[in-house]
Amino acid sequence: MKKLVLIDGNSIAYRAFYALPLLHNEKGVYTNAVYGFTTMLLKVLEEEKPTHLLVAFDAGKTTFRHDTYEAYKSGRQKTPSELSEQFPLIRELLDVFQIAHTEVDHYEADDIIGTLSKRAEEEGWQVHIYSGDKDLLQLVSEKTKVILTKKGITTVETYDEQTVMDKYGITPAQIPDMKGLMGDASDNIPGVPGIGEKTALKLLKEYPTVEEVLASIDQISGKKMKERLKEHREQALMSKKLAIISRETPMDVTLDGLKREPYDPKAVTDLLKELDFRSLLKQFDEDETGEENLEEVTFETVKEVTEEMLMSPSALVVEVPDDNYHDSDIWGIAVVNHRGKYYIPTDVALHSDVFKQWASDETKEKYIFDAKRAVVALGWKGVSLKGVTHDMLIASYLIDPSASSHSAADIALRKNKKIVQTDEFIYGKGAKRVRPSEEVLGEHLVRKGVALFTLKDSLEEELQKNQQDKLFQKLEMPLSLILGKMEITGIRVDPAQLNKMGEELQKTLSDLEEEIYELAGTTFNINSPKQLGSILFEKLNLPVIKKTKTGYSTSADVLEKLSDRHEIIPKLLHYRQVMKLQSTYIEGLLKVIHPKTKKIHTMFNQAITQTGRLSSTEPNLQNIPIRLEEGRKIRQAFTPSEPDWYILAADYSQIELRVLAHIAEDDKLIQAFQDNMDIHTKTAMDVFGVEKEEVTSNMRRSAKAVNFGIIYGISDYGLSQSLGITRKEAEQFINKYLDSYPKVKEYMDTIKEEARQKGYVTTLLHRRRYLPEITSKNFNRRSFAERTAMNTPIQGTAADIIKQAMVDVNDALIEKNLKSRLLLQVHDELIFEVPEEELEEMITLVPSVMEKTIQLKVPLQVDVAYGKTWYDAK
DNA sequence: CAGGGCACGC
DNA sequence: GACGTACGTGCCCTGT
Repeated sequence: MKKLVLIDGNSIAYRAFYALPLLHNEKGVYTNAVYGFTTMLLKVLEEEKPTHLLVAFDAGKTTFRHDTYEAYKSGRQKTPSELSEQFPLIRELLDVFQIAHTEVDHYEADDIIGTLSKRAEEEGWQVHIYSGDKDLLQLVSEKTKVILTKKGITTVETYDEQTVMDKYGITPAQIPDMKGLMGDASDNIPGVPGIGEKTALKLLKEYPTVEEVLASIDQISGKKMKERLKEHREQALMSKKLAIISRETPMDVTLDGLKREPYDPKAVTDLLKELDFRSLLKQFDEDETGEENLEEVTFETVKEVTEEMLMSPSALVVEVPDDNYHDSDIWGIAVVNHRGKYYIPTDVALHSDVFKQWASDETKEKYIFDAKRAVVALGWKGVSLKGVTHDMLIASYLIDPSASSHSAADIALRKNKKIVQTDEFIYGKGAKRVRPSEEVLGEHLVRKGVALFTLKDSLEEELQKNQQDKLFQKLEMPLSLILGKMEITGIRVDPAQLNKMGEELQKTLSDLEEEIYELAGTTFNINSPKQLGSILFEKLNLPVIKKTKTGYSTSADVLEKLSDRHEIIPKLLHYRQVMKLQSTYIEGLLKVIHPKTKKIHTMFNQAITQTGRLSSTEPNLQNIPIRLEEGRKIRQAFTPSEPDWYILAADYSQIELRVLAHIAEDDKLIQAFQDNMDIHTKTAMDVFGVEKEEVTSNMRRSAKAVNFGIIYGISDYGLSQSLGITRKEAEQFINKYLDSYPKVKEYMDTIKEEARQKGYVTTLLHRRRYLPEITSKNFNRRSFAERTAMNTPIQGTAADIIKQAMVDVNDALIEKNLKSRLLLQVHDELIFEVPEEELEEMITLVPSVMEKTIQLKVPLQVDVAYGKTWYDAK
């Protein structure tokens, strides 16, 4: 059977435009509507497999409906230029896909669709119509279904006759009658004032058409209603007429002309490339062309490594397939250089003195993707890797931290080189991930090597262009080796201590559980927000403060507002907190103690955050509890790995606000830090205009919240939440702050302007973050981008500073031949383990290095503490 | 197995 | 009026 799919082009493009962020390609052409349209189109092609297909567009401004009603669609916001400029691209896209599209003067897309669906039905075809406009529902019939976009563009709802009946209680043919009565604000169709959807549907159930409703006015109950209908009878009839979709639109199109035709995949990929639709390109490539269009590569599988193979420079691929690279398998190794392309099976490499000698030779230059992964994996096997001069992962991250992927395959694709497939394509994903045959593996690794070797110069050029070469070479590259060393060193955790705490927490947990069931009058899963919500808000009838997408919110801030309303609430809050300690910190940490070393080896991700901070995984050692005493005790389990050593913690005091003082060049702030004042008290003095002695604890608390907001990108709403005040009050508060520190205000304005001009903001060491949404028409998106513009230079510069400090401290430890080891970095603090005899020296050395690492207009201040456990280093 | 809700850190 | 405090990761639950 023939199947015709009709797409309402304007409606879908419009939906896509508002559903997606304002994307643009490299040339700055906006593409979000095209992107959304394309994803939908590909989905339709794949899922519907239509034999015939057409995309209908609206034509021009006036339609035959304007002859009936001049004000039709008036008052509508003009289509934004960001959207209208995308329509030619959509047409171009349809052309390369060989998909028919049309528009007809004086008619709307609806009318084209109505006409063609009627003709197709008459031929006995099946018809599917895609739109975001409910008007189209009038076309639903036995043969025709209408698919409406629900939220965004990806979720849709299919309507047949039954669904329309279920939803509205009327037949599709009655939709125009409904519109006749209720009108349609978006098209400026008046309908009958005072009649909305509910009333319209009620009337139509009794009298099936507008005409019959009007003929029966006398029998309709309600004096007001009668009057309204009488008064607006002509308007109702006209409104209905406007809502009826034409089924006889004059046009040249024939059904046969809508037949799907094969298209040229090359033309499609070229256009997708031009639009920068990488994810679609990838999907399309895999679907349509497989791997055959990769450039050829020939390589040698090495049985014995020789010195000639290992030139300098070489690209080196060390394939560590597990997410967690500690003590992990290595599937294979590839070396690519000017002399040749080599796949070296792991055993061959690791048993070869020639290879190991070369790997550890600092003077032999290597280009690697994710050097830390290779260094750590090899390190566990006793193989040293030195001389890495280019890490492509880090380079890509510095060039654009927001890139959706920094994998070799994607970087290559971005540079328009089809050299290598993604790991996912070769290995599969999730549970289906397997080691491929030796031939496939060898070729894949060699391809990665080729990508590295050919793309390295281009990436370094970009870094240079962005003035990021120093950041790359002198900071991030050395840092990755330091991080690798920290990860291998690991931190000792005492399982006995954790187990003991775990038992106590378990007792607390079962007591709380019992009390909660008692108070709830029933047992239920406390960990399920859904079940908890129904207990609190339905069974116990507590007031609903906030809702989530899926139901009632039971988050801590909601529960805190309810804490006086029911005894169960404080128990729940405590339960949640203890549960967190037990599952994430006790059980979680016990699980990741390495069986051989008895230590915990985290992995620092150096290429993920948008601000330049590090992150830590498996486990995350950057979020070990500290605020509440019950959780803070977890830190007692973190101990030095050698007897008689100490844990030493050194943290920057108020580094972000110092950075702000520096960047904004605010004299008052700079002076405050030079005088070593309590900065929150100082802020309170300036904002409230009082003397130091007059600052109340409440004033200081408010000032602290404002400072916090400044650091994290302030919004009046956010501040109002954290202080429990109204948005208006919060806004006044912020304004008072900015009045007190005019240079800070100036900075905030300048940096936003800079972001608008350049499209990105930078940190002290030229780290970069792109903010395309800074010019968005959407208030929320734009505001978010503005806050990010203000915040990223502050947080990012703080990240620059501590990273530089790590490099400097590492140098100092080596230079002074100290045994002390750097273990962790937690954003503004460094954690060491230190032998007793080095304590005294470290207590002076570490702060002094950290404070001198980068000179700002304000002094940096570092506080040190030490103890027998991490808990005691306070 | 992905996405949502929640909670921990700075 | 806009419903969003920044940046992360991990655990549990739920629905496909």
